[in-house]
Amino acid sequence: MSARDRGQGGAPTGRDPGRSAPLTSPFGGKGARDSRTLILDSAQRLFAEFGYSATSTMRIAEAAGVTRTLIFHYFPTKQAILAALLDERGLRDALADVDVPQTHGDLQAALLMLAEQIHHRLQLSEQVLQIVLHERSCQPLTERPYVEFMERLESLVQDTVAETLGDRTTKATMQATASTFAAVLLRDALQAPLTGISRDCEQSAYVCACAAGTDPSWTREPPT
Amino acid sequence: MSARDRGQGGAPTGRDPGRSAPLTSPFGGKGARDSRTLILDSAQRLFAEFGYSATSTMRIAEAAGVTRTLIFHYFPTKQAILAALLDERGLRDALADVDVPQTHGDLQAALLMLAEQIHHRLQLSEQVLQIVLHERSCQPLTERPYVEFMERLESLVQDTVAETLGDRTTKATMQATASTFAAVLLRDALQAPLTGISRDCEQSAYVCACAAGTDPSWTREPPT
DNA sequence: GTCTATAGATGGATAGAC
DNA sequence: GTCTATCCATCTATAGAC
Repeated sequence: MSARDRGQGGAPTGRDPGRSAPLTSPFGGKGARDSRTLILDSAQRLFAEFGYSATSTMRIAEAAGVTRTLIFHYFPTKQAILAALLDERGLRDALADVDVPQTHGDLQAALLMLAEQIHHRLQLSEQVLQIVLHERSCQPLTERPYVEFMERLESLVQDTVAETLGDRTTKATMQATASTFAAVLLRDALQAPLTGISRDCEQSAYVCACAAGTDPSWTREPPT
Repeated sequence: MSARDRGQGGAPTGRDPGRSAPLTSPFGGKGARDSRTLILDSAQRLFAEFGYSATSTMRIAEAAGVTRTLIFHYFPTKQAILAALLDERGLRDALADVDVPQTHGDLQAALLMLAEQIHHRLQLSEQVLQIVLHERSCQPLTERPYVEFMERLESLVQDTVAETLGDRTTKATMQATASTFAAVLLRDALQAPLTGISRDCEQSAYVCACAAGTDPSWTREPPT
């Protein structure tokens, strides 16, 4: 009910996947391949907004401007639509080309640069991200994408911390710092839409930098 | 359509509206323990596991050992079941009686004590918590409980930081610390089941304590 | 490739007997 | 308070014409 249908059309047709079916092929050839894309576009948007179970194939067809039977021509079942969505527009590639920032010791800056990259990437996969986070543990298909996403997120933060701090602090401190910042990134991802660096992210980057820069002898050791 | 006008007896069925009878079965079978409670129990469990939309009233009835029509005797609609669940077993009371820890300056210990309390409370409302976190932004009914839960979580952390650190650090540092630890608590809550203090929680408590104990002049100021 | 028509099942919800 | 029987809407999926 909340208006979250912004952006991310992704369709080469450039049409709002709402209504008014473009029955004509944009490139003069057979307009076959476009219907499948339109169906996936609509399913992606509706699944993200209302959830998988609450979205019927009828609504997908209406939003895509095609008939229901055409959906079952391209996808054997409704689950296959979700599977295709996760397979073709999944999160696996979204965070694939993130660079580990090089700041020569400035952890706060490094974490912010990392967060900026991640936010930018996730904006392009915002709807799929919402689907995965929502349907995890209910739809078995989304379970592995969710786990892989979380592992990738943690891995990126750990690499960033290790690259930035090197051997200037203990391994336990690096692990604690990375775990903490990953939690903040997850919270940001949960609260769509992702519009750049959040205030929470900035503050936590500062907190992590302070903790990592602290001499471990200053207080007790971090839990291992 | 035939066996419809069989009998005509207009049974008044004037019963005492007071529910004085406990209706407990002497053999403990399905018997008549409060059916309404059984329905709510089943709905709570199924909603948490499969989601609201994917759970039909038929499955709720089967799990509760009653007929589907009995559900509609107690609840006018399926949504009303969810509403009753949120109203009678909601998260509002779950975190109501959490004490702000008193550690006289030990932030790491204070955050851990707070986390322990929160985990313990949320264990008792684990299924409702899953429902709220899962259905938020899809089911309008869960939107407010979700927001209130998040605000309560943040508020508790802020109070704990303020109580522990007092005026020994800047307001900006306290805010940054609280925001960071709240994110870790949220991640823990997302990953049910909640079995006591997580390793992430311990590590982040250390990180927050280090950052809060750091002299602000040591590095740049935290974002405000 | 796309449509019309429909099957087959299940969904939520109601009426009324006991 | 609980059940039997039923209605109507909607859902997934299939068959077959063009």
